[in-house]
Amino acid sequence: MTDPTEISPLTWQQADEILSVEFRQPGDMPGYHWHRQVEVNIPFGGPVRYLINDQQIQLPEGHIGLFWGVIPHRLIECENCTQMGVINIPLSHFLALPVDDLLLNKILHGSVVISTTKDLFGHHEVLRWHNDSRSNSHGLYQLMQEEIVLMMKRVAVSGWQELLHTEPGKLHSLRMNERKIRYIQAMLSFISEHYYEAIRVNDVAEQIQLHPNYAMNLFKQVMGYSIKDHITMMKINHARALLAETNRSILDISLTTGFSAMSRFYEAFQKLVGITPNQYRLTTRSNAGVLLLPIEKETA
DNA sequence: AATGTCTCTGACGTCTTCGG
DNA sequence: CCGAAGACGTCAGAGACATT
Repeated sequence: MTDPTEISPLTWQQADEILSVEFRQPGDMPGYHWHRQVEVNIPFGGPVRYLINDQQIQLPEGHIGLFWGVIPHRLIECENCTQMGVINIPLSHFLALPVDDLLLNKILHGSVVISTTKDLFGHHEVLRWHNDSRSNSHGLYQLMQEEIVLMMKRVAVSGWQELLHTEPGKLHSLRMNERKIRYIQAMLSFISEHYYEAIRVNDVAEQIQLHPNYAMNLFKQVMGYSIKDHITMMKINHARALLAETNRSILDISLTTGFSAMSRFYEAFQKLVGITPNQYRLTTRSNAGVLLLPIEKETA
């Protein structure tokens, strides 16, 4: 079997363009991982605690928590939590959600958001979605999709708050047609599959047959940062996962994640994370010693 | 003590990106 | 489309630590 640290964690997840609903037990939570969907979590029986963006986040029982999965995250504590609903929403679905731009922008800029109201959706509903997502019925799958959209609308309308605050930068209007959403999704997919190669903005634009200037503007308009910034962010996120989960040398990690020069890696890492790679490794290890529970690593 | 390895920084010329 | 700004690649080397 391929060592999961040898490849991008983004490739671990199959069919990640499909909206999926999982129902996990406390002992069945993956280690430090990341993916390109927006993750929605609902703990039942007790709160759960996460490390997201190197900060501890507690999601209270029955509340709906959501964040963009490209940020490395892991569950560190599952106090009395009997089960947790995990809904993975592909970015193309997420961008098309009929909710206010502020909520979408917060998620796209790395915030962790929770519903202020408890028990908006119960265990039985998540279980039904889980069963629907596994059935072969197109009709049931459609219904599940529509109900999850309604869930997101309810979160947006009934109230939400940020658990992990990030600088939102300029807020961008995300109201756009389906074709633009497909372009953004295609660019994100291409980048997530090739970020560790020497790809340029032109390659991304060429892949979806758009003029580079148009692709760059569209991306910035929607995401709020440039294509180049996103490529770098993907590399650094991969590096963070490898630094936290493996003992591979920093030189090795910098090359694996697509940096051609150590100096560039250190520069980008410090700019995005604020500390050096080794400091980051030591910090995550010291956190792990105090906080981390022995959780099985995701092998799928 | 000498040597090797790893981490990290800086200088400098070239290239790419992005805003106007 | 163009020019300025920023990012990049390459190279050199310092400092800490481990090994011989």
